[in-house]
This record gives sequence, structure tokens and C-alpha cells, in this order.
Amino acid sequence: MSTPPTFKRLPRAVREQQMLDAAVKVFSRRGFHAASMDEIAEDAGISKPMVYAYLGTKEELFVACLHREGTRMMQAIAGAAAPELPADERLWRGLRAFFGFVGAHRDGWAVLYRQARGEQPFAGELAGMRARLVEVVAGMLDHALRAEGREVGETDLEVVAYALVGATESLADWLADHPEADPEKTATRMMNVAWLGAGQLLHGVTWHPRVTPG
Amino acid sequence: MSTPPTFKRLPRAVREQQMLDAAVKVFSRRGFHAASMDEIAEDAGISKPMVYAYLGTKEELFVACLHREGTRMMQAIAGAAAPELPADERLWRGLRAFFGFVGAHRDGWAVLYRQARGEQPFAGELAGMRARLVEVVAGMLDHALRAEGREVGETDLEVVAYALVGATESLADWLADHPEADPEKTATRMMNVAWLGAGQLLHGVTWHPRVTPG
Amino acid sequence: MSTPPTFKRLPRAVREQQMLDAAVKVFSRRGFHAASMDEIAEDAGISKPMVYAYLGTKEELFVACLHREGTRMMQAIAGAAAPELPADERLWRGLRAFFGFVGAHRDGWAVLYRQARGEQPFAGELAGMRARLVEVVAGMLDHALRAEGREVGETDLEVVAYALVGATESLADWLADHPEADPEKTATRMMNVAWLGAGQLLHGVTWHPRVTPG
Amino acid sequence: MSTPPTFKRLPRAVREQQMLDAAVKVFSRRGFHAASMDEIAEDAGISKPMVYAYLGTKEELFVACLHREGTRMMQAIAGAAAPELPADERLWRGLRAFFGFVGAHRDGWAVLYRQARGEQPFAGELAGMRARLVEVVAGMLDHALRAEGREVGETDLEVVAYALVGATESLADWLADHPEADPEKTATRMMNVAWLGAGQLLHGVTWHPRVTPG
DNA sequence: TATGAATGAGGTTTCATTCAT
DNA sequence: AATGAATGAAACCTCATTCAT
Repeated sequence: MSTPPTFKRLPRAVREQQMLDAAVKVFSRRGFHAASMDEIAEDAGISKPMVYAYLGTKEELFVACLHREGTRMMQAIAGAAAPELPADERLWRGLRAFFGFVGAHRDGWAVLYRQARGEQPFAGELAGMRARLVEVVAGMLDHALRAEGREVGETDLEVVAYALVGATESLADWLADHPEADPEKTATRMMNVAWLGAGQLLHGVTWHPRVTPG
Repeated sequence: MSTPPTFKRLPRAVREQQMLDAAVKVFSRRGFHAASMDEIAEDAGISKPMVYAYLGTKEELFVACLHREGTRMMQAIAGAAAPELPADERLWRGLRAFFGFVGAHRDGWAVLYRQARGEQPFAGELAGMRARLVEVVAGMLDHALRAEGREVGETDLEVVAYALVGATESLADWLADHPEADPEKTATRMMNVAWLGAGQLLHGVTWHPRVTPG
Repeated sequence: MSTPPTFKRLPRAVREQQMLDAAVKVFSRRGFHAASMDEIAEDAGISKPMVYAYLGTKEELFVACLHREGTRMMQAIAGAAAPELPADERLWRGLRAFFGFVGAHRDGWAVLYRQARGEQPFAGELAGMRARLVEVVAGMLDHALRAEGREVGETDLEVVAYALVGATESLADWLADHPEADPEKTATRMMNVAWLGAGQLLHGVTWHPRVTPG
Repeated sequence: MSTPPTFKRLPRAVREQQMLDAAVKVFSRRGFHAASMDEIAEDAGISKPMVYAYLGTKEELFVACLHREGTRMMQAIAGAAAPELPADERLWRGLRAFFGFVGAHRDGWAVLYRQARGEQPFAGELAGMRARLVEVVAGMLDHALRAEGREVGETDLEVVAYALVGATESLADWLADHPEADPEKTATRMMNVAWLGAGQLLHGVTWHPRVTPG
């Protein structure tokens, strides 16, 4: 007797990756709500109860996707921005890595992230991801500021970081929607917006409204 | 004696507004999918068939909300930024009006953008709204640039505008989530990010990546 | 002051005909269930409550259509088959008139009739119509039979009549579905089937199964 | 002790038959539109989603009924009319089998034809069934005609076949409505109408209208 | 481990029909 | 006489989720 090719009884870790692959694909294509567990299971070549057994409910599955893709992104960025480099260089490398990743996974990360923004159940998860993004992308500002001996109010920093992350997310969307666009160039553009603004702020230049009636 | 309030047999225009009010409220609270036509109808104090008769399908109803709230927002901004003012003043007034509106209509904003961004069926509608925002908020940049005799590639301008609008949307989200925050202060912060960056760009300062291997 | 053209306040009889025209049109095009009172009212240029006031519920309205069109058909046939003519001539003239009528109202009578056959609520009405058809189309057989001094069981006659009417209805369907077909020719074909068969029966020729095992 | 009857977790094939049984029953009793998926599911002793999962939409379910009943009918007729028999004998056996089947499955018949005739969505399906009926019931005429060396125009044959099938359907309706009636006798009556007419035609006797004015 | 079978619950949508003006 | 406004009721359909094998 020869042993038949084995497609089943794979170890759990492998199965989970298959499921997540399918889930990311389907969630991206259809959106969170339009995606059905049926389609995901079928696409993963596995039965629905297995999906539930391994990865839990639909929401949990989506969070798992977010998690895996987010982690991959953070890893892609991690090695790029060494702490000993000057601030602008670190920011640039971080942005380049970020847009490079988004460009390479146009139908993965960006779409999932966009989906998550609209749905309340993922608010918590999203806050975490955003926090990590801020840590890498905008946290450098704080570092640089302190290096120059400046103090900025906490809220101020949070808000500016929020703005920068928002701009970055927005360009990531744009990139995901324009298959022919160049990630490197997009990163450069973002850098222009972020750094020239941030650079001014770092040097103590701030803008104030003129005193006007009304 | 004043006439007692009549709750029945109202003219169509009035009922439509009531329905839209309710729809905006419910869509904001629950999100597009979790919102049920039942709840919207009940909240509007009317039966479901009337909603369908006047505003059509659930998607159409959502689009109608988008339309009304978007129009209101644009009107709120329209009068604020007179074309004869200098660029920074116009931008500032536009931003102030925008954040003022968002602060005063947090529900509307949540419906307008946060919900719409995630769902494919509203991509077109949203593009239209964003285009109008760009026209008012970021189109000034183009005007100012040309006034200084500079040329910027179309894509460049689109992408920078996209980034600015993204940053603005992001702060609007932040504002909608922080009921105690001051719209005016938020507008000032955004102005700092946008203008100090934009100001540099206007004066021909641009950032380029240093030549590095890899 | 000149009197404006008057479109309203028409006498009841006129309005009813307008409604029936519209109803026949819509019922034919959409079928009984797919037709909506809204569409009928709109097509008649009148408001729904008027339809209910004049012609009652949807079922009653359909019956009214059936009635009017059926009556018209009977009138069209009535003068054609004079009782003093020989049986085959009477049958032929009746058939010719019938198919002529059906051909001239391809989207009226035949379609309504076809609709009615499938729906239980109209069984009674339909029985009446069929009875009238039998009276004109197949009742002649009885007359001729008696003239030849033959006796046929009641059930026998009913069944044969039923068969002939069924064949006729079937060809009416066929005619309604074939816009290019010639009613006169169709009548001739039906006559061949009906008369050559009926003719044999009239002369006492009947068919019997051979005695076979099983 | 015998194993107690199990009502749950039946294999798909079994459940599908149960569902079709229920559907045929309910469609017959209520008509296509008045029938509700709820009632069908309940009658099949299963939940609605299973019906949708196995048999699809309401229309598809109806078509499935049509198919099953139609196939059964054709099978019932198939073995009855051997090709080597003389034409009248074949026709007679075919009719006897047909009316026998209708008498034994009055529900099936009602679904098969009466319902389907009135509804446009099933026109195609019905045409197919009718075509098959014509093949068996009336196609013999063609065979017999050619055996006698006669030629008949295609349209002529189609129309005559249509008339015969119409007559047969009509008698089937009559049979379905008269529970006490004898299928065999009904078949004999139909045979009289069909064969004595067809017999004449086979021998070259045709009827023509006399030349009359108008 | 793995899955076919099964369902509770809920959502959108449509319509015939009637008030109240 | 005539109608815009209004609704109760019900239908179809889908989906996340779990049992029982």
C-alpha cells in the first residue's frame, strides 16, 4: 500500500495560517459585514466548525487578521528606523518602510484597517494599533523635541501625532486605491508634509491666529 | 391659546426632515449595518413604509443623510473663507468653520465620514464630498502657489491635499470622540501642522531623501 | 377668465373605463400578483383611493377586467353564429370570430384569461366564463346531436366540450404568443381538429380500447 | 425491538425529497404566490434555512418541483407506448398512462401545469415540459403521417399538436377537480376526440371553410 | 480531529388598504 | 369628489453559530 497524499490532519498552526490567509482575502474583498463565514471557510478549504474552534467568532477572527497583518507591518518597519539616526532620517525610513509595506499588501493591511475604522466593535483594537503606529512614526518627534530641550503639552503632542497618523493613513488609502502609484514617491510626499511642518515646530515656530473681531 | 402640536398628517417636507434627523442619529449611534430601519422609523415617530416611500432603500437613506449633512457642512464653511483674503487667513477660517461644525454636529460627522469610509457602496458619494472638501480646504494651496509663480505636478498636489484632508479628518474624529475638547483649539493645532508645512512648501523648500544605499 | 381645460371631475362611467383600461394593461404586462395597485392607479392618471372607491379590492378589480373583456369577446362572437345555420357553419363562424377577437387583443383577453386559470380566487369567475364559451362553441354539438336523434350521457358531453374548449384555449395562448400568426388560419386549424373529430362522433363512430391484458 | 424512527440529522438526499414533497403539497393547495416558505418548511418538518440551503430560492424550489413531477410523469408514460405498436394503440396507451398518472398524483399535476401556466418566470420551464409531452403524445401523429406518405407543414403540425395537448391538459384539469372520476374513462373520451379527429386527418380528409362573403 | 446538518433570529422590502383633509 | 399621508402585516432571504456524528 502506498501512502496517499495527505491534505488533512495538518498541525494546528498551519491550519490557522490558512484560515487567516483566507479571512484576510475575503474581508478585504467584501468588507467585514459582506464577508460570510461560509465563504471564508470554503476559501480556506476547511469546514466552518473548524474556524470557530480555532479562531472563534467572526469578530475575533477579524481581530486576529488585524493582529497578524499589523504585526507583520510593525516588523517590516522595526528594523528600518534605528534609534541612533537623526530624527528626520528615522522618520523617513519609517515612512518608507510603512508605505513599502502598504504598497506590497494593497489588498491586505490597508483595506482591513479601513474596514476597522468604521466599526465600533474594533475601536479598542484600533486604538492599540494606532498607538503602536504613533510610537514608531510620530514618537520620534517627542524624542527630538526633548533633545532640543523643549516642552510640549501632552494634549498638543497627542493631537499633532493624531494629525500626522491621519495624514499617513489617508495616503495609505490613496496608495491602496492606486495600483500604479509608487510607494517610494508617496513616502517622499508624506515626508514633505510631515517633516517640513514638524521641522518648523521643532524649531519653536508656531502659528497663532491673528486677533480678529468675530 | 396656541394651536396644539399636531403629530399626524404632516406635509412631506417636514416628515422627510424628521426621518433624516432620526436616521443620522441612529446611523451614528449604531453604525450603518447595525442600524435597523425599524429603529430609525420608530425614532422618527413614523412607520417603516413611510421611510421607504419617501427616502427609499436603506442605502439611499444613508446617502441622503450624507448629502444633507455634507451640504450643511459646506454651507457652514462657504461663508467663512472669502477669496480675497490672504491664503493663510483663508485656510484658518476654513478650518475654524470646519471644526466648529464638527464640534457642533458630532453625530453628523460620524455619519458623514467615519461610517462611509469603510463601506464600498458609498465610495462614490464619499469621493464627491472629499473632492468638495479639497476644493475648499486644500485648493487654496494651489491658488497661493500659482500666485507665487510656482508649478506643482497635478499628482503632487492631489497627494498633498489628500494628506491634509486626511489629517483634518483624523482630528475631526478625535474631536468627535472628545466631547470636552475645544473646536477652536483643535483648529489651531491643525493649522499649525498644515500651514507651517504648507508655508515651507510655498516658499520652495522641499525635502528630499539623502542618497543612501538600499 | 377662460375656462381651463378640464381633466378632472369626469363622470363616473368614464373614470371607470379609464381604470379598467389601465388595469387590463398592467395586469397583462405584469401578471396578477406582480401588478401593483400603485401602478394601475398611476397609469390611469388617478389616485388609489378612487380605484378602491369605484372598483373595490384588487381581486374585484381583476374580476371586473375579466368581465369587461369577456363580455366584449362574447359580443364579438354573438352575431357571428346564427342559430339557423348548419352546425359546422355555426362552429366555424364562432371559432373565426373567437380567434379574430383574440388576435386583435393579444395583450388583453388571452393574457387575462391565462392569468386567471392559475389562481384559485378566480375559479368561480372562470367557471362562468368557460360555461359561456361552452354554450357558444360546443353547445352546438348538443344541438346537432339531438337533431340527429342521438343521446349522449351528460358527463360525456361535458367532458368532450371541456376538451374542445381546452384545445381552443390552448390555441388562443399560442396565438397570443405568436404576433405574426394569422387568426383566420388558426381558426381553420382548430376547426379541422374539432369538426373532423366531432363530425365522426356525430355520425355515431366511436373509438373503444381493444381488449388487452394489463 | 425495532429501531425507533429518527427525525433528525437525515442525509441530504432524504431531506430534499421531504422538502419537495412538502413543496408540491403546499404549492398545490395554495398556489405559487399564496404559498409561503414558512409553511413549506414547517410542513417538511425542517427549518426554513435548510430549504434555502438545499433547494434555493422560492422560484428555484418551484422549478425543482416541476422537474421532479415532470420527470416522474414522463417515466410513467415512457414505458407505456412502445414504438413498434400501431399509431392508435400507442396514442391510447400514452393517454391512458398520462391520465392514470394525473389521477394518482392530482397534487403533482396541479403544481406542474396549472400553476406554472399563469406565471411568466416559468414559461421557459413549461415550454420544455410541453415540448416533451408533444414528443410523446402528439409526435406519433407525425410518424403515422409519414408512414402513409403524407406531408404536413411544420406549423400545421405544431398547431394541431398544440391543440391536442391543450385538450389533454384541459381534461387533466377536469380530472384533478373531480376526485371521483375514472382516469381510464377520461382517457377513453380524450382518445375519441383526438383519434377520430386525427384519424380523419390521417386519411387525408381536411375541412375547409366554404367560400362566403365577409 | 473534522464536518454535514441544522436553526434562531433578525433584517429589508413590498403591498393592499384606509384615514383625514 | 378626490387625494396625500399613513400603516399592519407578512414575505423572502441570509447569517453567525452550534450539535451530533
